[in-house]
Amino acid sequence: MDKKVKVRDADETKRRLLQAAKAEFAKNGLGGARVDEISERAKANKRMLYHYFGNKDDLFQTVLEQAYLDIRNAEQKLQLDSLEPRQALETLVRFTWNYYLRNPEFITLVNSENLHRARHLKKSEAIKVASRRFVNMVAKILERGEMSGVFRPGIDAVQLNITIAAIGYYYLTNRFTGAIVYERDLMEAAALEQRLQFNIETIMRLVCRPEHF
Amino acid sequence: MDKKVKVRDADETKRRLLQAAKAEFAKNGLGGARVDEISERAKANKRMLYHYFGNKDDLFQTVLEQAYLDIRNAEQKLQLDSLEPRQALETLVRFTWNYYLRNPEFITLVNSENLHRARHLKKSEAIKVASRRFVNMVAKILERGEMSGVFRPGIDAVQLNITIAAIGYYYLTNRFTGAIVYERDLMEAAALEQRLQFNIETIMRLVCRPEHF
Amino acid sequence: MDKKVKVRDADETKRRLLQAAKAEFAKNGLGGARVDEISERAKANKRMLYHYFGNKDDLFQTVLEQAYLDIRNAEQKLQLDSLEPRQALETLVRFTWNYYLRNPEFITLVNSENLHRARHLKKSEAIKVASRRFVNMVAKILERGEMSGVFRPGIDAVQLNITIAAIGYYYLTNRFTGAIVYERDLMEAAALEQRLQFNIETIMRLVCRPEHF
Amino acid sequence: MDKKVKVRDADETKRRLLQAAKAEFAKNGLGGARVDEISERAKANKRMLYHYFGNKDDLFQTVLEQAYLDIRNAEQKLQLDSLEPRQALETLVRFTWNYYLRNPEFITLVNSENLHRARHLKKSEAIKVASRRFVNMVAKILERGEMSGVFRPGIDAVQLNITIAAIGYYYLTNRFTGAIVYERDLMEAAALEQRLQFNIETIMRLVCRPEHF
DNA sequence: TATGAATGAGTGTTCATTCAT
DNA sequence: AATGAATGAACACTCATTCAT
Repeated sequence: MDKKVKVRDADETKRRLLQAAKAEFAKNGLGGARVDEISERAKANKRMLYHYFGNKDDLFQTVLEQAYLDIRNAEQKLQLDSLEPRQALETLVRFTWNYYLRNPEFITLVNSENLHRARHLKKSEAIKVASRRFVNMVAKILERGEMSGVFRPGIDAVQLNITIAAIGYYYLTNRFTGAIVYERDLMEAAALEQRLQFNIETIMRLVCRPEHF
Repeated sequence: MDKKVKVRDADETKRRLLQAAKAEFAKNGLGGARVDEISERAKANKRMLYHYFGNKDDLFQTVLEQAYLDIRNAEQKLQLDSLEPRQALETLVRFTWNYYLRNPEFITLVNSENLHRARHLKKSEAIKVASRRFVNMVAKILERGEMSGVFRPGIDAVQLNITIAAIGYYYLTNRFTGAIVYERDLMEAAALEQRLQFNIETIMRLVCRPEHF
Repeated sequence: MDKKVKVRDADETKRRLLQAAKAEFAKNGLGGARVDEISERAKANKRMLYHYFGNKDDLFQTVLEQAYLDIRNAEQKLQLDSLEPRQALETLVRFTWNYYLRNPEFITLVNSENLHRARHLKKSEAIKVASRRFVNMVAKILERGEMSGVFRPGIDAVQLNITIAAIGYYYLTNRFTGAIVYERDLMEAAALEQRLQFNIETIMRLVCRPEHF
Repeated sequence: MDKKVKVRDADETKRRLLQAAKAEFAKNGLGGARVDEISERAKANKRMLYHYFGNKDDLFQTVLEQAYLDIRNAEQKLQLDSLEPRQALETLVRFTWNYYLRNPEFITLVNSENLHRARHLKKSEAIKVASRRFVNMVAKILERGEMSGVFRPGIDAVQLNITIAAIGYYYLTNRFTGAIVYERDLMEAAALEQRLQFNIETIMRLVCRPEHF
């Protein structure tokens, strides 16, 4: 019994540390994040952080890896294969937008990782597997759409994926400078909805044959 | 002559410091940048940095402000008003892509500024003026294209601007994680050219009436 | 036992830091004191100083506060209430002189605090309480002496306190310039004894009715 | 003509530098004073400061020396020899108080010098001469008063001088901590007047025979 | 005489990490 | 498993002083 309790506590501590780390890394980047702040937020001893995760860098890697696996998992749950191509595409665009919107840490983590030239992600095999599955999923939609004549032929799945991500990601990651440059509150409800519609339109016009949008 | 040398020295030092700061901030972000590294790179005494720019934060603000003014200036030089709408739009897409490609510091600076919630940009009046002019420029192209019947009506200039930026910016800022996720070298010449073409296509299909692309 | 050692170590470090800080602040003032010197003298890591005391300013405040509480405590231990008024007054004059003489840091700390317009002392509630008790103590002696007819009536307790302090404090704080101006070694035993007698005489003649000194 | 103008300018610059230095040293002490601040306040080039005064330490010495000579000079102007002893003594007490009150820099300079163990004053021969004259002046008053029977015999001129200074100096130099300890505004007009009266009383009772105060 | 750019040693402070228990 | 004291290297920033003209 004692052992079980202890084990559960240990897992709890790990979980809290990861959650706190995610928040701190997202807020301040890898360099700006403070190990003290993380352990404090997690109500755990700083030593535990090192015990479970090695060091700050390894902790960041764990957080980042988990963040990528989370989104890839969520995408799989959309079951786009069971929708008709146009529907599947729009669903993906909506999902991507909403995921970024509701998980702003993901964006900051990815930005931080790119500032560090993806040196953490490189080490993760799991990410590569999940990524491949994701790209294939979109490729399959494109194939189906092309076959049925609703989509234009010859669209590159990778380019499409990048564009779907880009039009949501950029808007959100640059919302602070954007607010100044464009003199608008980019984050109010109406603006967000308008942007989603614009993004759907962008992708549909890009992918579908003219007679199908 | 004597006087000129003196004056030139001071200005030269300032210039070298700014250049070094830009490189260092771009490489490591605001938090990760090292003041020692900047002054060393500029072959200037650290004290001069504080003498001319106040402190690290103010230096970052100066660098960032200059970076924004530089791109806004370059855009104005395109003289899009003298081109026909389709041509003007494509020119803008190409320019934006190439500018990001050849000035990668700009992207990292903007990312860093957004991590800090645009607290430096907020203070700059010059940026606001230049931004307004930029948005108006694109709005005018849209207007002209709409009038002449090549562009669809009702396209929001801000949304279009954001999208043109997004599809280039995202690809380049996330080139390191992208290389892993998509298992491609995103930076080789062919890939870059392919991306540019894809972006032009994306924007043309978004903006032009079907019969005009 | 083990636990005790740990606890003792932390407290010991704090104690050593405070002691070293007191010496360094007394020797060089707040501005002139060196944090490195303090931690070195205390044989503690500099980081500990910040861990326990926040920063240099807060450390100074702690040292100063303790110094004030120490003298106020020592005064209370004199139990002047149990002595007859003349005896109590002389005891206080002697004590004040000897305390300044044996705790020269107190004087320098107070000087430093006044150079900084008492901005640290202002924050201390404990000092205010102790001060009030001290002033009341002297007021009570005056009252008793007045009632019994040995003291002149109408003497202000605050003015008296200030004078008792002044005639010792000034002599000692200005002992270096004083030695030059007066061409005497003000710190040799005979000189110190002479000054104490002079101070007792000054206060007695000020406070007592002529027939009682 | 040109030369004269230049000479006058040079003297002016020196004067302004000295004045600015006095203010800065008085405000922040020797260690806390900033050379930049001094030259800025004097609207002179920093290099001039070094040209005229050597370095910060030498500048402090000059300022301090001048401050001492100023007060010694002012004392001589009182012409106490032409007053009867009691009158002369009271005049001195009043003068000392008022001088400290109106020249608060003097006090801070002296405090600073004592923090540095009078290492600057030691070097000044002029101070020694002026000091001797000052002490003699008071000794003469004491002598005259003793001879005429109004003053008690055997009073040490040095001790008396120190006490006259002490009761004013201490009150003013410790006015910030004093305000907190005594819970009074020590600097309001009524308080200052009350203190002066108290000080006169203190000295008169100390020096005069009982039947003469 | 006057100037302002330049310097290097230092100053308080912060950080990720390890030690001792 | 968990804790909190301890560390040393690094960091942004400051200073009195000198150089070059």
